[in-house]
Amino acid sequence: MNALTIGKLAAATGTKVETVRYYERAGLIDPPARTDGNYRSYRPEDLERLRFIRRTRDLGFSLDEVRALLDLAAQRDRDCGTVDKLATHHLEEIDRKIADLTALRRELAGAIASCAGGTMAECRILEAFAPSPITDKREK
Amino acid sequence: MNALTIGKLAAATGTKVETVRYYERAGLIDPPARTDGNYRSYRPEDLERLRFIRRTRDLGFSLDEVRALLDLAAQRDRDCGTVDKLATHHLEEIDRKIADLTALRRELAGAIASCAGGTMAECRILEAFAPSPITDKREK
DNA sequence: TCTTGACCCTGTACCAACTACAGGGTCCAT
DNA sequence: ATGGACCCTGTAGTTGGTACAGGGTCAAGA
Repeated sequence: MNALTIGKLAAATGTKVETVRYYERAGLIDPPARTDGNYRSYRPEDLERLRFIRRTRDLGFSLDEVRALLDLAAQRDRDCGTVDKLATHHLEEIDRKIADLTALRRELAGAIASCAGGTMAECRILEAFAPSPITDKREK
Repeated sequence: MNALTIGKLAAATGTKVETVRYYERAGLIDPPARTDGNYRSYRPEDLERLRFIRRTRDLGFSLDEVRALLDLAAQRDRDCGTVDKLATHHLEEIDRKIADLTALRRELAGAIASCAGGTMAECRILEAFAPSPITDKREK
């Protein structure tokens, strides 16, 4: 009675319809019941599950990690240490990414700062990208 | 002569052989001359060009941007303002990525910090991932 | 009742930027 | 002459979706 079409489900979670079907194919959500006209028919629980998926995806977890998190969450009596471990590992990855980007930012900013205009031939930015001038593509 | 096989070229730039061939297909490097045995034969200039590609890729430029940079660098007499613009734009994107990751990091760290152990059923991390149906204002 | 338009269905192809084979051919040292 | 390291082409897989094409369904308005 409060069944949802795929369009409603998608809209309620800020997901595209194609993405919901993709998640079904990817095994993150179960194939739902169908109506007489072969439309997918979702229950409120499916909405919760999709919300969880979206949230964890937004936090940068991979689909594999989301799958693992969903599996873990289903085992209500087990210790939640595994979840903590997964989340902590992911946090470390984020930290690594931030560190990488920060280093890269510094390099690029340095190259840009060294540019004093002029022609390509004397461009400091290009120089920072290449130890010596780049060769043209070979002409036939 | 000082001609290079694809393997030497790849090794000299920290690239995989397949990636070099991919760059050729993608039009970043010209199809090189071939030996009698149909092996690709690279010149020192090709090494320079590949080095430039790797360096800019490492700095996070897309292949399209790298292509643009290479095209610009070839026009030695033109003003290098376009390069500056491209690089500055890329720097802004990096800043955006760092900001996004930092926000995300804070959220995730908060969720992890709230975990006090126990079972999945009472896991604060999972709770943080599953927003209640009532407070379902969607965040990005 | 008929029609229109919004929605839904499956299946396939496409994106970046590679990476990984499979099934061959070449080169060179022993 | 043989073995192993290298090279060749061509195709398919990766991640996380997105975009059609070519149809079917459904509810409302004329």
